[in-house]
Amino acid sequence: MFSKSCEYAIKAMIFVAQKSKAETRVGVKEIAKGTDAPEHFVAKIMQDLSRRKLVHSVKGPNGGFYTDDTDIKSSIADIVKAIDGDSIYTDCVLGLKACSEKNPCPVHFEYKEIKKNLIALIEKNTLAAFNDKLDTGKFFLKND
Amino acid sequence: MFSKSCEYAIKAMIFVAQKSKAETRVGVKEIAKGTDAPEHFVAKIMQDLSRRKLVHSVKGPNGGFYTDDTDIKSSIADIVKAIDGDSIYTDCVLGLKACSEKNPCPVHFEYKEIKKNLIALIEKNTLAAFNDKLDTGKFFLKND
DNA sequence: ATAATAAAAGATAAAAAACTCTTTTTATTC
DNA sequence: GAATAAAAAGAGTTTTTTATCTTTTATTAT
Repeated sequence: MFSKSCEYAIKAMIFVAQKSKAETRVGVKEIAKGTDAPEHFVAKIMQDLSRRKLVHSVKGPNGGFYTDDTDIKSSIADIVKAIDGDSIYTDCVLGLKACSEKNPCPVHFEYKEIKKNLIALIEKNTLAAFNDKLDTGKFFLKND
Repeated sequence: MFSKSCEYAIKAMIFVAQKSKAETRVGVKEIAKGTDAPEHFVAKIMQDLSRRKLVHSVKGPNGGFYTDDTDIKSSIADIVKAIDGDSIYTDCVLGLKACSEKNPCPVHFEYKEIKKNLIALIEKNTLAAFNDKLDTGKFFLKND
């Protein structure tokens, strides 16, 4: 579904958003630990997300990543688009470049419905929404 | 969604099933052309599908691949499982190994519904079903 | 039998994705 | 303003996926 980088990105963003409620900045090391992801790899991904303005960062002592009020309005879809591009929106399940309404692959119309739901799911789930959700303590970001 | 190999496999199987209606055997070269896929790579994949008994093959002159009455009963799901394994059934969207009903990731329950539809889609679509569908001439397997 | 044909198998190569390590830059705090 | 901390940047490395090429084996037709 998503690339590994994208999975890490989503988890990292949720994690940072969660921590940012307390006005704290989160370092790469903490993000990596909190989301069970390889540290240096996550660092790269955070750089990317930062460059694309999905998250804020400050260097130096007490520095780290944080989300502001605008940042937490971004959805999983925004993160996915930033990391994996919009292939989830555009690509045919069978990988056919020419697949379209007029030139459909055999599963085109049936997959269309599923895709619609999938897109709805990633678009409606914002980081802000997750903050509320995670506060219940009923959801997890770690592997164990 | 699916690996490239799996996409090629699905297209190839549909293609072969289609040709097999006329009792003809299809060579790798023809499959590759008919599905816009790299010849030698498709050859490997067909070997795999053949070893896993999803398709029949005969060597030598007039040889090639074909599907019998049992073969065309297999669904996309069977092909996917043969090539990509059952990760589509088991994996968490965020890649969390421990994600489950009791230990859900933040999107677990919402994704569950989509996954259900996705699985239904690939399980109900058998090669036989595609044969009928493709006969209408309204669906395509090529890139152009 | 022999030649021809086509899949099976094996080995290699190229490209992409995932991951790691090192150096540089920037900000902070003392 | 020196020391320190942490992200940014750059340069690898490893692994996996995708793809190609060559040789072998099995089958058919002549």
